[in-house]
Amino acid sequence: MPPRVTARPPRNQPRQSRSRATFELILDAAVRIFEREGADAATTSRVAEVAGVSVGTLYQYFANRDAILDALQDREFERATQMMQRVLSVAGPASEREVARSVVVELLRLYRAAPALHRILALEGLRVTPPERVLAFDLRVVGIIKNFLLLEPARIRPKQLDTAAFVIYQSVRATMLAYLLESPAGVDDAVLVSELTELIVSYLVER
Amino acid sequence: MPPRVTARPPRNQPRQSRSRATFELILDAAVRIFEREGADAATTSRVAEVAGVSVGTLYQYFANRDAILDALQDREFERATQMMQRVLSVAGPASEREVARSVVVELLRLYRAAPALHRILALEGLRVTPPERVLAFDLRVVGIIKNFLLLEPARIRPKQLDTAAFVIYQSVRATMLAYLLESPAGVDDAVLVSELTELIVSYLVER
Amino acid sequence: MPPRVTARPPRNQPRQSRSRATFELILDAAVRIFEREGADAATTSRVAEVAGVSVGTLYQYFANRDAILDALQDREFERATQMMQRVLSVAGPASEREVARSVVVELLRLYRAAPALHRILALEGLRVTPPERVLAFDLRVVGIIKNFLLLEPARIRPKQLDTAAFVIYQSVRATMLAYLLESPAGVDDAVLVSELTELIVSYLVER
Amino acid sequence: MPPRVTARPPRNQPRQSRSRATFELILDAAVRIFEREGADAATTSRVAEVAGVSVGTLYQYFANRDAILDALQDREFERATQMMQRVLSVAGPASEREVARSVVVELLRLYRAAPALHRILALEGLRVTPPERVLAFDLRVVGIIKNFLLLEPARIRPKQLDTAAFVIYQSVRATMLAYLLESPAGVDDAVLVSELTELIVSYLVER
DNA sequence: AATGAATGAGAATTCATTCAT
DNA sequence: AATGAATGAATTCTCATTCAT
Repeated sequence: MPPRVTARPPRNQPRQSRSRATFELILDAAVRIFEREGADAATTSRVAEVAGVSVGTLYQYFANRDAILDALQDREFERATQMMQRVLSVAGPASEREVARSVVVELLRLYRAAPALHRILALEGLRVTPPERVLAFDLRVVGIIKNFLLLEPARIRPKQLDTAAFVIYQSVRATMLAYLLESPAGVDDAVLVSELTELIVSYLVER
Repeated sequence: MPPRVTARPPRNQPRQSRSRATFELILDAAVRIFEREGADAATTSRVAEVAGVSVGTLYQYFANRDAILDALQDREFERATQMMQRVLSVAGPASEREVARSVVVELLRLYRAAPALHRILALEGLRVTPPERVLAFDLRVVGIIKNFLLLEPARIRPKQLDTAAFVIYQSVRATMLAYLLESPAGVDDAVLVSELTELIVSYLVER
Repeated sequence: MPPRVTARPPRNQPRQSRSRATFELILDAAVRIFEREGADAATTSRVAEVAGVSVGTLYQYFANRDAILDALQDREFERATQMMQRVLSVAGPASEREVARSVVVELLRLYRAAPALHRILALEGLRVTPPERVLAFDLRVVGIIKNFLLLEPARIRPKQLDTAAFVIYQSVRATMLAYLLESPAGVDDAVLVSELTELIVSYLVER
Repeated sequence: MPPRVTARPPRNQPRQSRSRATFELILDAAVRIFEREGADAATTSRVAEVAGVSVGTLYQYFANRDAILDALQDREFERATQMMQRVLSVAGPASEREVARSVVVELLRLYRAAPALHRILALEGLRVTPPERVLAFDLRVVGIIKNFLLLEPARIRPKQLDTAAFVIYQSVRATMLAYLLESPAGVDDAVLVSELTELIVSYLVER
């Protein structure tokens, strides 16, 4: 059995494969409910039911309800970081605009897989995830952006890269989420991607 | 007695002064709780208690719990719109950058008064407020931004002003709220204001 | 102002015409709500509203909610008694069957005017009306039936007329109520009236 | 766990013995409260309390308050049907009067166990129980009466047996309940039984 | 380890009744 | 007398969590 996940760490993820599988099963069940039945439907019993385990078992893996959200936050952090690393490392000789566009496209893919989840994480994440972990994630994002931009430092506008990364991350995330959740008239994927790309490039890169 | 506010219309705001006062008292209580105790603490009983009225009275003014959030949404819509109108009308011969900066500054003032509330509104607003009212607000914001930018149409970059307004509104709002709620290291009001101003100008105005 | 009606007597009805009118207005409002909106809708506020007076005024006439039901019980008792007296006194040289039929017809008219009310009276009447008043009504009914039957005592079957009157009153009332509320298939007014007439005659009159 | 009883179907009764016991425990508690404290006292909390379980458990067995009444209706339907079947099947070479008397006696026994409950069922039953189930019961009663009377069809008076069954069932039921709940002077069990027997026989059987 | 019945605190909401105006 | 805003006890129902099996 993996160590029980408390909202505040005991940090390590479960390692044994059987446990790990159940752990992921529960997270996936929660996500499925968020997306299909709404946040209110995600009671612990319902999550257990959809995961195909008993409530008792659920509580073997998660100290309490919030711990599920916390683990989901973590998983999304992880996915986003890996995605960025992958995209940026592959970049090669591409222009900033092309790289930025790729990140936007991949992030949209990530969010579209579970927009309701991401709304809930935005809404509840801060309450549920210890600030130091949010910070840790932020730092990784900043680091990755830095890494990318510093390749040609001459062309980067902002003095405070940390702040800029913060601004651009919040902007892209919120716009994407609002787009997925509100379906504003006259915006489609193509428009969104190009506008967000423009937002990033025009803000980050020296004109 | 003002007409009870339902989540879906009965639209008109209360008019008599005593009633109006109680109405606002309840809204203010809700905001205070959001800020100090978190969204979950804002039970109808607690709101009534903090407002210094009985639950019964609260329900005389609001059809249900969500109607409170709905009324808050409305109030903030109103405040934001008035602020923008004020700032932009006063603008006179200022540069785009100066006007943008003023809007950012004023919006920061508005949000700082109740950041938790604004995060809830940003993420829950759609659930409680009828989409047509959210849309009406969006259109007003877009209209105001348009009005401003069209003064010198040659210099505006985006083709689709509606989309641009959507993107920039979401971006500024989310960044500001994240700043207020997460207090990221190395960012202060001055930095935030200038970065957001830069974000707006570099995105909206032809380079 | 008429003396306030308590669930337990202060017995006398209001006498002044204005008061009396308001009193009846409130009773009628209650009945209208029972019939059109169901028993649950008959809150004191709604009754006052439909009656066109304020709750405060309602409480000037009725000590509490139950007092309204009590007064309605009384009014129906009165109407039923008067109806029976009228029908039986007019009887003249009619056969028992004809008289019984008339009573059934008139009672059906009375119940049909407010079936929901009569259901509620059957359900709540005993709780709300002091037993001595229920008894008093019963005695009047028995008296009337006696009066009628004693004209030709030879033909009456039962030894205990009180018991018989009780049995027949309960039977007719319940059947009529069930008919009006359940609309059982295959029964219409004509069938009901003739079957109830048959029930009365075959039970009461010596074969 | 037995399937939760909804006012509208999930029809099947609980089967496992422990569950079944709890289920019955709750029903019995409700009955006890109806009889001793009145219908209004039968709040879900009070029922749970008297049953010696928590409210939560009560709601594990009953979808809502009305479902309790619905289940009681069902149980009484069952008991009444079984009783009639038993009595009528045993009948043998008895006269109609003797059979009718037996039914009355047994019904009185049934009702005396819980007269308040039976009044509530008589008057509220339709509200909580789906009409098709009420109908199903009615049909069984009619069938049983038919069965009995058709032994010697020549002697049955009514043309419409369904209507007659409806009339006689309502009459006997109401009279019996009024007797149990109002204890009218001068009536005792013996008198009641013989009068109701007379009512049945004189109404149903050709004179 | 897994199960799921039982728990009970706590939430939203209603409505009879009062009383200051 | 009449008004109707305010009160708050009481009700239904939910759901995170526990623990005996």
